[in-house]
Parts: sequence; C-alpha cells; structure tokens
Amino acid sequence: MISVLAKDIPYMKMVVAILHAGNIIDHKVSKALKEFEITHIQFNILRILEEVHPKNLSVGDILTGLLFPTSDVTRLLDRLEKRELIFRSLCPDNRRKMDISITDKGLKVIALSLPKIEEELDGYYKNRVTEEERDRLLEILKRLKD
Amino acid sequence: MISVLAKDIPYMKMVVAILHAGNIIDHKVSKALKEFEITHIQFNILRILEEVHPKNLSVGDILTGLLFPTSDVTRLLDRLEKRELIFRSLCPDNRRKMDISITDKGLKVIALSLPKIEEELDGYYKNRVTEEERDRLLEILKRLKD
DNA sequence: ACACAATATTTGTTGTAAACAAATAATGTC
DNA sequence: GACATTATTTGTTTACAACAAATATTGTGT
Repeated sequence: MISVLAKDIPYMKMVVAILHAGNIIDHKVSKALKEFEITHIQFNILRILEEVHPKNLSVGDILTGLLFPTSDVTRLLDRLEKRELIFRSLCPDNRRKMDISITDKGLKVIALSLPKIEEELDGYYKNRVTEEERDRLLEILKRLKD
Repeated sequence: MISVLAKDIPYMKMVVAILHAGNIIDHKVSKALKEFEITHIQFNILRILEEVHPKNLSVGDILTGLLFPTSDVTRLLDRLEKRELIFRSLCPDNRRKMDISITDKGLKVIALSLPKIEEELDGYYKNRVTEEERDRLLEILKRLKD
C-alpha cells in the first residue's frame, strides 16, 4: 500500500509519509515473524489472546480487538488452530459462540517473537527520532484515528 | 497490518500509531478506488506512469518508483494491460526491456479517481491536525524512511 | 567469435488474506 | 411457537506476496 498520491499537496505529503513509514514497519515486523512462520495479522490475534490468557475470547471479541475488522477471522483462526497455536471450543453458556484461547505453543511463539520484533524495530527508529519527537508524533497520530 | 505490539513500551506505541493511521488511510484510498475497480498498488503504478507520460518506463523503473519493491510487478502489469490501462511493447534499444506506458483510459482513471481519494481523505485529516502539526509530522516521518 | 557472466523480465508454485454474499445454528422476544 | 437477532462458518473469487527457476538478451574477456 505504498501510495504515490499527489505529493505536491501538503497534506498528501503527510499521508504518503504515513503510508511509507507504515509499510516499512510492516515489512520489518513480517521479517521478524518469518522464522516463526506467522504473519503480522496472525501475530496480532495471538497477542490479543495472550492479553487475556488464561481466559478466552469469542470470535467477535477478537474482531473488536483487531482495531480494524477483517472479514475473515474464522479462517485466520483455522490456520492458527491447525498449527495448535490457539484452541477452540464451544462456549457452554452460549452455543453460538466459540471460546478461543491461546495454547502454550502459542504463548511460546509470542514470547520468542516479541523480542525479535523489537530488535528489528530498534535499529529502525533509533537515532532517527528523539524521545520528544516520538511523543509529539504519537500525540498527533492519536488524533488520526477513526 | 494492524499491530498489537507491546503498547506499554513508548516507541512501540508510536509504531502502533503509525500502523493504525496507515491502515485507516489505506482503507480510505481503497474505498475511493473501488468504483474504478483498481487496487491501491495498481493505482500507484498508474500514477508513476502518468508522471512520465507520454514517455515510458521499464519494469525495473516502475519497481524503483514504487518505494517498496513488490516481487510481482509483471503480473500487476498483466492485470492493468488486460484492462487496457497500460500499454506494453518491447524496447527497441534493448530487447530485454519492456516499454510500459499509460493509456488514455489509464489517464482517465487517474484523473477521475484522484479527486475521489482527496475527498475521502479530506474528511479524515481535516479538523484533526493543524497545518503546523501536519508539517511537523511530515518532518519527523521523513526521517523514518529506510 | 565464443564462452560465460550479468541484466531484464517472465513463469511456476504456493499460501495468505480481503471482500461479499449466503448458509447455519442457537438464542431472545413477542 | 413463529420470527427476528446474534454468532460464526462457508463458498467463491480475486489480488497479492514470497521465492525459486526459467528465458532471453546483452555485455565482457580472451
């Protein structure tokens, strides 16, 4: 999603810069996750499940947690389940729902991949953005959510 | 590529915010492009070709222009060619290369879609970021390129 | 001129994910 | 008990990414 929009318009420059930075980060994260054979979005789902571990979440909960809804959580979960990174069972209270939880194997993947991601990103932002700039950036970007 | 990285680490917050903002923008661009049935990356290729029109570019040139290399320019061009948005011919000077140019139909798509994208994004950034903040953001993000 | 390396693009293959509609099943409500 | 609502799954199609390998053309050294 690298954008080559009208770069002469000031705010378009900003938009392009955000997209560009996002792409770079995305690639770095994906690169770090490669050895674990999980994708960025799969990682995100595992992270969400890790956060509530040992409790579980429904498919809908995960969808909400993803900030950005993807139309296809079921099949993402299929892939994770096939590799035993998550565990699915029918919710006893409401049999329309599924109880989804992260497995020990999934926890291990998160534990091992997180430092790799941080390592990968460290070299990226360091010496490029000061702490003050980082906070300022964050503050502005916070407002750019919908 | 919504990220749910360790949000408690300050720079990770920044990273997540960039990814989030990028996702929103990406979705908005894609939404604007939908009626023209082209994807964001296809749009980018057309934009690159439009910039040099009526001259042409090689596959390698386009790859370079994309800021972020995708492994699959050939088949992206296939789709664009099939819909007569671009034109491909053998480069006479170097028959390993292809001369790729945008067609009138492609130019029309760009001309019609650009305002739609801007319109879509207008509502997004306006009243959220001041001009000063926009410039500051841009300045910082510029350094976050690789 | 010939062998061989380098360049430019294409193909094959496989897998992930997005988009959208439709189906299924369980629950809630009047 | 009929019917709407909710939660998840399935079907289908398409785009794109990653990576290796193939093809064809050109450049280079001897």
